Amino acid sequence: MDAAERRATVLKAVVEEYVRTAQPVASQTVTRSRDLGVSSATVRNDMTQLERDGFLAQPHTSAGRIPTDQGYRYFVDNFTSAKNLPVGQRRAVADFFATTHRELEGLLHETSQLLARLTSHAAVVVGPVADAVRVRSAQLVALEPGVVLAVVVLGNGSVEREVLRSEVDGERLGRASAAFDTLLRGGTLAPASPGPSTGDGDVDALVADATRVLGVRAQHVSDHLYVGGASRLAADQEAFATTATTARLLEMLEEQVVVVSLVRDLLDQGVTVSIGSENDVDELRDCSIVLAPYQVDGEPAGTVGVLGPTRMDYQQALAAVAAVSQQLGNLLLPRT
Amino acid sequence: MDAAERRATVLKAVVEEYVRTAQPVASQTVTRSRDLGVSSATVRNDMTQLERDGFLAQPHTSAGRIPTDQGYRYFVDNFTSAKNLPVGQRRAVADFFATTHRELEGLLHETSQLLARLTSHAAVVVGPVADAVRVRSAQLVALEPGVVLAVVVLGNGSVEREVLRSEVDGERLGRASAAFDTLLRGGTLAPASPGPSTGDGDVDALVADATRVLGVRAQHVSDHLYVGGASRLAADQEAFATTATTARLLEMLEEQVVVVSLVRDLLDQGVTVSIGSENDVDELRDCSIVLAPYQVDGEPAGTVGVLGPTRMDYQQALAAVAAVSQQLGNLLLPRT
DNA sequence: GTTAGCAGTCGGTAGAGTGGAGTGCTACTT
DNA sequence: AAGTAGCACTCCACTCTACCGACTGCTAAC
Repeated sequence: MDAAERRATVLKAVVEEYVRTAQPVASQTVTRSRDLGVSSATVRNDMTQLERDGFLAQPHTSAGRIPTDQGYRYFVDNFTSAKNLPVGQRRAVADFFATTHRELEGLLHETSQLLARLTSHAAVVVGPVADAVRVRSAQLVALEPGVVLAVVVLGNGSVEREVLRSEVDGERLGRASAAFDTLLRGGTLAPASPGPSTGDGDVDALVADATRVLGVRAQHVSDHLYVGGASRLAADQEAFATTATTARLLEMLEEQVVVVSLVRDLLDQGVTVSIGSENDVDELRDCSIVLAPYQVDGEPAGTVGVLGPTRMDYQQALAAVAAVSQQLGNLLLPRT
Repeated sequence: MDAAERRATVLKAVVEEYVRTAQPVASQTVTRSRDLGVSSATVRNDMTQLERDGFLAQPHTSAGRIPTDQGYRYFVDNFTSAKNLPVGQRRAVADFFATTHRELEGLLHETSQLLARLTSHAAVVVGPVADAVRVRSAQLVALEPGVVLAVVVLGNGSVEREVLRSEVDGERLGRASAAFDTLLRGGTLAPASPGPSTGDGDVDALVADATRVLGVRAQHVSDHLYVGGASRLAADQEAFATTATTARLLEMLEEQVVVVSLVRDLLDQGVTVSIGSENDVDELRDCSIVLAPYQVDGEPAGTVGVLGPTRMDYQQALAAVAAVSQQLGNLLLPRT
């Protein structure tokens, strides 16, 4: 083992040890727990070098070292493999997806909680992009006089519906329903052009109304953020500077919009780890995010992720999001 | 003003002052801020009496007084009137309900956030009891071959729907739909008895299937807890002993079941204030809850509430939940 | 019943002292 | 040149002490 290689091993040891104990890691701690075949003095020399290179930092002169964000980055890039989850957890994931029978919203919510349980951190799930999902069927149904229900079934099995008012009924409603179906089927919820006129003003108005309302709704649903295990943020709090930090994080999760757009940006990048200051968002300066998109029908549809302190077990988080995203994608496959 | 009356005034002053400053209240503070016409020594005497009676407590010998739970109770029972919100907030509430156009789930969620903003505490909203709401229309609609959508419109305007598999279609589906409608219309989502046989096994099976699935779903939706402003719990944290307390609270809110059943129990009691140790739930020992049920069609349907530290502005919280619950009830009125 | 005055209590803070963990450097070894 | 032993040095964390100030509780006077 040459010097550079050993330094990398020391870095690895420091990260692992610090993640485990949350204490600055001393040179002796490394020599005791790992068998490097060198003395603590040598490790100290390596550490000063690693500090010069920006991978480690010292809280104060006479303390051990803790990893910098850059140190975590090196660790994640070089020492985390796509290992599997421990069997116990793998079983838990499989069981969850085998037994759950909720509608889409409920499923996503529970998935976020599953991920939070697995990792002991907060977890987020972003719903499938509804307007990128094919419309499989669109109908207008009379519920009672003057009230019409617009129903759209999407490729991922979810159903969007909206109640409308219209005096159109009977045979004319049938024609409206057909026009509505023609307009949307096979496309997205937000068609580019209005449908051709049917020659019946009321019918055209109804179809336009239904399309408009559902187009708006589509965004609401797909942009929804499901947060599981938010309480873990409070538990992780020791890692954060103040309680105000925790509060701001919770607030941001509740706001949804910041996180959703952040997660969306990384949708097509595969499994992503964003560490501390790598995050553009200020609130996330002390956090790391591990994201994995899930695919429906071969297309990236949404994302699952873990949000925790930078001092996080990345190996385990990566394995968990990978497993969950894959199974979630499978479950959302268009039911044929 | 006789002695007893003055003691009550002192208690009132201590509560108000402590709510404002979060500091133990000294006898001098009371004489300075209120015009009682007596000296601080007299107030001190009153305070020792109030302490003997269990309304006040001393963190330590040479500190001011803070209210006990019993002190808050007396305050709430005797000094909070059903005052209105300040105009600014009243406008905010009115605006919110005038402009919001979300589906039921979204509305309830945003309502919880509104209430959190108004009070600066965490807020909860429990959805209307779906199975106590009349079914206004029930249908089975063919979406495509082999796939049937069961749709139920409820009195509060919300729509429950579920996708089912069935090979029944065409004219037979029409009969199934009629039977389904007959079974549910005017009643609840969970009918006591199965419908009469139509003489067609497949049709009967489909109707039974739809009824069963929607009956289950009804509970899910209605028992859902919408939490707004959970981040305020972290901000309120100074009031709580440890960060672990905050974590446990957040966890409980996420669990939902505890809070929902707790809130359900108080559904028909009108506006309720539950203070600290009055709560049976251990996690809520340091919290107070202010709840107001909202009525749909004259019937109590669900509840809105505020969850904060016992050191809370009860007057303001009461006004806020009252205003929000009333407006929410109005908005959920069956649309005719 | 109320008040002024005063002694007494206790939390919070600042400063000094100490132990110990851990580093950085230097001189030595291989 | 790379590694190691040894040691001086640094700095945190903890404890102890002293002291100030806020507030009460009591007593005696009104």
